[in-house]
Amino acid sequence: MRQDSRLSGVLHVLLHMAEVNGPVTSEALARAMHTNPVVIRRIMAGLRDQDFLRSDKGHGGGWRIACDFETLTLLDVYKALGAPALLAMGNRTEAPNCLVEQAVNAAMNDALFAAEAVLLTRFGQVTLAALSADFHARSKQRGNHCAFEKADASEGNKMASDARC
Amino acid sequence: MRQDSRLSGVLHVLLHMAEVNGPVTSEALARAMHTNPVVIRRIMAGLRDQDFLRSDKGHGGGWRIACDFETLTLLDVYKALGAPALLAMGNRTEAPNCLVEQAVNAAMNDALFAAEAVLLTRFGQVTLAALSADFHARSKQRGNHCAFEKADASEGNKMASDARC
DNA sequence: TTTTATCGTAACTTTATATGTTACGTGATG
DNA sequence: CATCACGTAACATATAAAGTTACGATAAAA
Repeated sequence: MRQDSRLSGVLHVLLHMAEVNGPVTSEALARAMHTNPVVIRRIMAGLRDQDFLRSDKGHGGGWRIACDFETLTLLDVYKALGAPALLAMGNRTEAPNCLVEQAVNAAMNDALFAAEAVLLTRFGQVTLAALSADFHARSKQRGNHCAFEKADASEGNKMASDARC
Repeated sequence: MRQDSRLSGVLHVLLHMAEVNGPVTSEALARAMHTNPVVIRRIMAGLRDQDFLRSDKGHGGGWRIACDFETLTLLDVYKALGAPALLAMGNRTEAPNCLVEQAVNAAMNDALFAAEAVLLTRFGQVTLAALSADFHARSKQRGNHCAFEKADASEGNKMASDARC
């Protein structure tokens, strides 16, 4: 199977949104991410359900951040996505009768759970604020970045919806 | 993607083979594993190329172990499989221009690489002998196990090919 | 030498899942 | 009431593992 890039994608969206005043539509986000509005809505739905985001219908609607970047971590975002599988490998059979397979599973699970734990721990240690700060540091160093962040949707600025990333 | 169970599968095969005198055919292994002989040959091919296993064609042919269980680790087996992807998550884009995405990737990669390293380290710490010993311990504790291990292929014993697991 | 057993491998099918797309319903704004 | 924007079902596409079929090559046995 292809690798799951939803966490990566939703983080990208969140950081962009943090740079914009006012709501951003799924369509504008989709253009920036080179994807489809429905994909955007799909990966954002869980975060809305957790009240990390807010979405409004109709004229002037779109997505807004409704969480505190200082406290929200990648782990929270990951969980809001529905905590999809982290590992690409697994056991052939979960509760096998065969003692050989039980021994194999035990050894594999030790390693797999340890790796999962590391991943989740790390996710829990990175706040969205830290990510955003890293972005700003990179931005300062390079001196420029894509148009998206400069847009101000609240003033009807069309850059937001036209921005590429 | 479904989860990749090749490592789990090939370990299962190896441990079973260790209990049998003489060669075991792909067909017998496939029956024990409830799968297809071609699948068996597929997951074993890499180990043969590394001289961890030997396969012989024709009458009396089949698979034999050609490695030292005391020194071979899960990591060696994993590598012989072609070192397939360990993680189910990844970055949307590998070398993005967007600074936001660069920041996201950096944070994700930190966590992802750390998890991979843990997994590979653990794999490197488990020998096939340790796995086999664990199986024997379980076997002793339970007092019985599936018919496969008791078979002796070298004496034309049909149990090996008929065994279920 | 012919038959049989067995692997090697290509090609195809099946299945699962993420991603992409279309269509249409709902609600909010002007 | 026209338009904008989300919500979501349904369908299409892409990718990769697993399963299957077919056939060629090789080695032992009859």
